[in-house]
Amino acid sequence: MALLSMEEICRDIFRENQHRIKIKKEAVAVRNLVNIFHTTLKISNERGFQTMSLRDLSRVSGLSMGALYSYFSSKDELLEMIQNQGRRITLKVLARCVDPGDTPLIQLRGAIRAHLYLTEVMQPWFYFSYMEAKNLSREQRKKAIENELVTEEIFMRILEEGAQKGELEVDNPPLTAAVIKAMLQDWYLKRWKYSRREVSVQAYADFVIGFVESVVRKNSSN
Amino acid sequence: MALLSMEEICRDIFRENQHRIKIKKEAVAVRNLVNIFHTTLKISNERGFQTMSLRDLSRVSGLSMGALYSYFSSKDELLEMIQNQGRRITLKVLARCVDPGDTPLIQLRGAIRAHLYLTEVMQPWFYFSYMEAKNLSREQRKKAIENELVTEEIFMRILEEGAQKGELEVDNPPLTAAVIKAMLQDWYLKRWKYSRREVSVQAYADFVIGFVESVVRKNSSN
DNA sequence: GTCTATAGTGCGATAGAC
DNA sequence: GTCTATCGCACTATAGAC
Repeated sequence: MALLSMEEICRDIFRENQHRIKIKKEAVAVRNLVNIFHTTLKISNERGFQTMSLRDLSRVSGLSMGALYSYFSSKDELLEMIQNQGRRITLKVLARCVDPGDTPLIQLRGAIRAHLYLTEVMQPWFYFSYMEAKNLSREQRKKAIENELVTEEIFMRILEEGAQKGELEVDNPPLTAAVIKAMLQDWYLKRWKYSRREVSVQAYADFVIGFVESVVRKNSSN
Repeated sequence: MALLSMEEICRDIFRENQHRIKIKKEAVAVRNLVNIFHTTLKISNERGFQTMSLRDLSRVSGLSMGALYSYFSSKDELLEMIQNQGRRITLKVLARCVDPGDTPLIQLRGAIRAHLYLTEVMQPWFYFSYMEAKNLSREQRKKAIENELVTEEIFMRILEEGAQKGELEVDNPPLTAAVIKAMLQDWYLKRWKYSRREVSVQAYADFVIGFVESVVRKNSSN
């Protein structure tokens, strides 16, 4: 999880976008990118990306308009950079956390926990990606939709494998995967609700796992 | 469900907002309100409410800027009118569809179906309310949050009553209600996904009911 | 590499003719 | 009741000083 610090992510973003970022010193660029993304997520998640003017971003981040424009060439490009990075991290982390050698039940638990912990650590990023998806270009929006479906397929494949092996009882893997995804997304979309009720990510993970398992498990043994 | 036609809703809106709507002839006002709300939901659900300019709304609806401003006094007021109405309808329909005389299991099924059918018929409205909530004023946003919680409480009370009567087995009513709500919201938030997969609202309702019941029912009898 | 100043655009909102 | 014309403003984006 240390992998997921804002700074490491911003270093990735810097290296992948070096061609369009005017600043050449990595240390400077990364420091400012951390600031820019952090501030953008903060303002946008309160009032929306479109509502946030670059003057707002400039004022809150302490960077001038001119400085901001050395990191992106338009407000839309800033949106794209954030979205791209969020997508990549999801797929990378989720794929890594599912071990095909494990039993389907263990894989299912691992995937649920990985999804929740990832979105817990990166909550502002995921909330932003979800809420601002419709502001993307057609091409970018297509990628966002694909991403949603790929994540869901990870769950669907685990369920199907479990059903084939006779270890799980799933009568509708696609819909089961869909509602699991819905429960997982609720964690980062309604954070205010869960933190108000003092539900920890561990408690939520345990609950969702228990809930799902009482549907898909054939018996009560471990 | 015929109650929920766009026209009837707009007539309600007209009557409730007669003090601020300049147009006095009901027939004219209702016709234009239907147009305005329909067009606003259409554009906003594709590109966001902030992104939609009133010039866009004017062009697509065929009404001039001047005409639009006889129905609301600011863009924010338009947003509020839509949100208010969506909220009221939810509470009205949901409260009406739960009969306290029924057994908890029947109430649970009824509430799930009512929620899904309501959001099916009014999908653009619900999607809009969800996605644009953060553009609201502090006071309006508070109402939106309350609404979310009230809907959830309807489910929580059914579950608690079921547990008390020994008819259902629910070890965590608040979290169970929360994930039920998450599954129900997925239906209107990810419509594109379900319609692409040709899942009907009946099929989804049956699935969610089956899913939830296999967690909360004590045995397999009806 | 960062700043200030400003060009140019498109917005929300309104006044007044019809 | 609806329109066109227009005001004033805030925005994105850039040019050029430092």
